[in-house]
Amino acid sequence: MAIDHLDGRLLVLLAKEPRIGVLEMSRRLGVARGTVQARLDRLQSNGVIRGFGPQVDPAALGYPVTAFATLQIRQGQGADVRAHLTTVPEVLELHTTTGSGDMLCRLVARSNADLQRVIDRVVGFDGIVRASTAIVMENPVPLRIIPLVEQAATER
Amino acid sequence: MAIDHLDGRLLVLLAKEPRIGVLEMSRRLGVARGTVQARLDRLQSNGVIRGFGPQVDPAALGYPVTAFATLQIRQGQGADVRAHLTTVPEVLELHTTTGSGDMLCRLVARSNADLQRVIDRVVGFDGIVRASTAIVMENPVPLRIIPLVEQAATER
DNA sequence: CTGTCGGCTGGACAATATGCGCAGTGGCTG
DNA sequence: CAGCCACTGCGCATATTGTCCAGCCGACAG
Repeated sequence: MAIDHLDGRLLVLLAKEPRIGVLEMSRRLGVARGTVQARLDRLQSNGVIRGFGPQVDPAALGYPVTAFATLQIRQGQGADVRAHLTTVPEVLELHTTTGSGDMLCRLVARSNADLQRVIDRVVGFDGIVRASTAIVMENPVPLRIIPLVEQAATER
Repeated sequence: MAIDHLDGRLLVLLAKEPRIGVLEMSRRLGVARGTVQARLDRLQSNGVIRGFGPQVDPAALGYPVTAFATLQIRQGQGADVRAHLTTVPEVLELHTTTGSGDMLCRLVARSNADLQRVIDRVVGFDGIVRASTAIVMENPVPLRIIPLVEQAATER
């Protein structure tokens, strides 16, 4: 849970060149291989590093349209709505937020026209009272974590 | 850009057990190692696989609070706002969306109180007219891609 | 029908990385 | 001052990688 400077450098290095092995990392960071291995193990069991899954680009898969939908949920239907949305592959992410029964979800679609189909499928469920959708035009800051890691590593 | 069934299985396997090597994958998938290597190379140069960066959990880093902020931007100030938000480490993601000068950004903070500081820093910039923030309470569907990959692989 | 082509197989090779263990060192703490 | 912990530097057996190759097969154009 506590991240020191070496952990920070390790994470940044790992983010920039994910394919390099433990040995190469130890060389770059100027520490022993065992240290890097131990740090990595610790970061993973800490949960700081959740995994190394491939980052797949939905656009390259044929889903270039991204949108965010705010859903208003009927009281007490939360669990059902969750289960429903889980079954929709185009729902990439779902959050419940403050506010009266609100949820926020990230959607992708094959085209703007296809987005209509996705939205229909999403809101075609009893517990959802209302939905408002915002289509993403640009993504000036793609999901990133490095600046935060650097801040967390420096702040101690 | 076209994903066939083997690609799909490869991506799913890779997502589930990211640490396994090419050789092990070829064994699991029942194909030759060269095939797996070729497919992987293709997926990467296609851009379908963007990378293998570590998935870092902000909560484990000491930032357990997530929020989404909708920002209303003054006409023509978009570029400046983007540049401003890029400098804030707690801004993990930024999108421009349909609507008059709207942006949506994902924030993290050390606590609800700390969120106030982050928001102040975010909106403490000239081009931002108004901001409305929704704090995330639960995350029933964490960012996922596998269902979409499976659909893309099946659909052909 | 026939030739060409791309993708897959199964195998080989040297080079490299991994998992694992161990002794020694230095700093911190009770 | 002793104990503890993290780090170093080393070695070893094993596994994996990168990179070749020849051969097979199905798709496709002529």
